[in-house]
Amino acid sequence: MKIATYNVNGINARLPVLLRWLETTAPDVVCLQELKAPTEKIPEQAIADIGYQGIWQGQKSWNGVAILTRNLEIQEVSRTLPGDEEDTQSRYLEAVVNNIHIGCLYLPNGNPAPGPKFDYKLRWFERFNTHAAALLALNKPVVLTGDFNVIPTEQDVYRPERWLEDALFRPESRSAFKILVDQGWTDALRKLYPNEPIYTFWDYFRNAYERNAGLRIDHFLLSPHLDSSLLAAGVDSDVRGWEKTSDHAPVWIELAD
DNA sequence: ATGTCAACAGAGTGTTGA
Repeated sequence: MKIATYNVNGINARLPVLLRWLETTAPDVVCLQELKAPTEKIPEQAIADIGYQGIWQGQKSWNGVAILTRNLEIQEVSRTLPGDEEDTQSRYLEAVVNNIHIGCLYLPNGNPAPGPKFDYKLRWFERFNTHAAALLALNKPVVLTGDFNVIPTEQDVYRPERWLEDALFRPESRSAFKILVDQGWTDALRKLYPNEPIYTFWDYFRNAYERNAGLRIDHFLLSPHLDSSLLAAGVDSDVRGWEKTSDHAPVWIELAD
């Protein structure tokens, strides 16, 4: 089974890119982030026309997440991240597909840091880590995927020294990610490619994609049950070079059935 | 400091967020 994640950066602005990518690569499950549209403005029909259906949690202007499947039943588990009743941002969806628990997340960016946005990021991260521990305790196959907005290590950024003050790379963000992984999760891309640069995001500024000045901020974390099922993983980086494309590229894993 | 996008309000371009 192939599972993909893609921060589309505006589902309506990127619709031709999204459809072309889905038709070309045909993942069984797709987690989307940054829809930037309320649920009623999500192009559900165009996506259904190429064989995908699923659950959406939209929001006007910002955020928004979705989990889509192709020929697979999807059972919704949650539309919010537990732990803060007052948090109304659409950043988390959870569903069960093929007996696998899938958490689709769009972790707050957090810039500028320090400041209230960075504080929100760190609070959200703590809530997420609490929830992730509860998912591990289920003792079931779990995949956590999406835009974590964290560069885990110096290996994951083209020039680490330029990102030291950024919310994506500050010690607090890296430390929260390490605490999460150390609960017992496997960083799927890094497991298969331990020693090479892997990027999932290239800024629109200064021809970052052409210079391969990228970051790795979109991740797949696997619960221990799935460790031995991981067959392959990759980044569809060519999509980042298409016209009217997102600043992120799709990331995918292939699991044994 | 800069740079590039998209959504929005509201009608031209500035603001916000990334």
